[in-house]
Amino acid sequence: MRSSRHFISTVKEAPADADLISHKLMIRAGMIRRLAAGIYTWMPAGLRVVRKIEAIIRDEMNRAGATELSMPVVQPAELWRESGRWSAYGPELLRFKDRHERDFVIQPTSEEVVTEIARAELRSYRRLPVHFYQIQTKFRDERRPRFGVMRGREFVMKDGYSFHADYADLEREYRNMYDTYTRIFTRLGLKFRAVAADTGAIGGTGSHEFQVLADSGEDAIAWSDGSDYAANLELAEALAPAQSRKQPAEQMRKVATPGKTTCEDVAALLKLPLECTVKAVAVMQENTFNLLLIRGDHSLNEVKTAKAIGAFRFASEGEIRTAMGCKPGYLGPVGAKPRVVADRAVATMSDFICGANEEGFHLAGVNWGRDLPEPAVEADIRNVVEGDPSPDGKGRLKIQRGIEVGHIFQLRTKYSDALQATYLDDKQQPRPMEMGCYGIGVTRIAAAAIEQNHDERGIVFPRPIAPFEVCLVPIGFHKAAAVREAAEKLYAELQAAGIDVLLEDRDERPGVLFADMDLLGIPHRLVISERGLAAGTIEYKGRTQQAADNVPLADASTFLRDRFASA
RNA sequence: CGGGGUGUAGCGCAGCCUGGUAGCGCGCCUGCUUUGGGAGCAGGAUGUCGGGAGUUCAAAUCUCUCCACCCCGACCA
Repeated sequence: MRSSRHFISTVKEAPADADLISHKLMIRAGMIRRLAAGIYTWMPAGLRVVRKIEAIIRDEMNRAGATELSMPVVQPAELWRESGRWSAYGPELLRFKDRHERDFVIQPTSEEVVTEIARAELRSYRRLPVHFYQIQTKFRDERRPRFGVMRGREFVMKDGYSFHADYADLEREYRNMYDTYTRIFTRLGLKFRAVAADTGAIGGTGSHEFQVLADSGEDAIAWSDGSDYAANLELAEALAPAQSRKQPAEQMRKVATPGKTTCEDVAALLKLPLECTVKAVAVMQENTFNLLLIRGDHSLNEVKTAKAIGAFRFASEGEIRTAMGCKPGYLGPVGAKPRVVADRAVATMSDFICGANEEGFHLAGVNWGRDLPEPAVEADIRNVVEGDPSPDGKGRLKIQRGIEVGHIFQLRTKYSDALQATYLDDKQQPRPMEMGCYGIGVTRIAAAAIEQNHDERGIVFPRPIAPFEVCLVPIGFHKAAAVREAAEKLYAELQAAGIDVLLEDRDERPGVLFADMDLLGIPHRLVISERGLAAGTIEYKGRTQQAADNVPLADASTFLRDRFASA
């Protein structure tokens, strides 16, 4: 490709509304253009990246035995009513009517359609297993789209769905996909981690997420330094403290804490460690008020809490006043009428500090069993913190941020039951198909790769997904015939060698060309100049290298091949 | 959905408080010079000031209203 024909459209200044580095760089590099909230055009440079990601995914999916098809973006509502998702999905599902007033949706995923195909096509156990996948546009009407294509409303996803005669075969395919995803993300050149995940709204049992590691990631993942345990923070279990509760050493006393509504403030005022304080979180279940107790230095894990006590929401200030007779900031379990749910860590505390249910006062030296009844419920409802013991008993937990780019689920028979997708077994008995589903956020990967790989000059793409593998930059292409001829010759040679090369033939100053190539993240650069030609050499520089190396002109393509092997 | 904010040239912004008919930087066009890390000089083009209504002799500026977008939170994956 020649840059003069490729429509390079870089800009120096990033739009003010982009606050994620990948979003800024994608706009500056001219990869994407925003059309509406969460909706982007993929410009030529960006589309090349997306296509390369798709090609790797497609190659590995085919190798793994999956087969590609393409299902409609627009889907009739009947199927969604049949599966129950028409009412279950909520406003994130984009719905509309056609000219006949019939309801349709834009697919956010395609379980319904693929299951409809399966129930029609897969009548016999002899045809199982089957794994269909597609790489295609999805739409989810996010309440708050942000971070460019990282969390856009329209995006491209690879979604695969497998159908099996029994659970053992689903488990086999699930492991197959775990390994396939590991190969895909490795080939994409990304640093990632597979973690156990919550199954969320899609349902099902087993589930793993593939997280690209980046400090700006929206997810937190916990992993053990002493085993292969890794889980989304939402799921990671906090073990009960090893030591049992100590004997009370203090008498309960009321202390004045005017204006101190947070555990941090109270601990600072009393000059005591934050770990001695207990915070009370007020939540409602239907119309029942609950008081959740978390140690002052811990934070509430909403997913684990919902699993422990059922669905809940945070109480309003009015509800808190009605139930506790006190404003938030001074709540505590002593003398409280509502149900008290204590985190495991809180249940083993003694001589702790909590709110006095009276504005401006806290209680210190509080002890279970003496000053208040034992908690009604004791459960794991906090987020793990770094240094907690690993739930598998081996090692301690570390916490890292990640960007979810892949997710695999065992759906079991959730959709095959709802849509009556059955097959006949060898005894002619109808049985529901076991299903798995497997997603990869294609467009999100482009952003995640940038989030993980960039520097002050721009993007640093891994070679497998860079818009071009190499750029060939002639100095004086439009002035010096010798440079032009040598550049054209080398360009043809590299193309013939199957190398994805961009010839920088724009009539711009060298500084502009270098800056654009760096911004676009092209990993390898060759420079042809009159002074090099005189010595029979060209310059090579890797994107992250500081200085260039001289290479004999004749060896250019073999030299590049060697470099490719390592990057 | 709750709270906060922004909308002025392709992009980034000033002007608004205190009303007087629109400006800066980047980019773009022309010419000359320059040519190994986003060039210099000179000249030039580009605006429904988000839409509508109102107040006023006069509105980018004040008022009302609608729209779009952004940030924080909640929600969701």
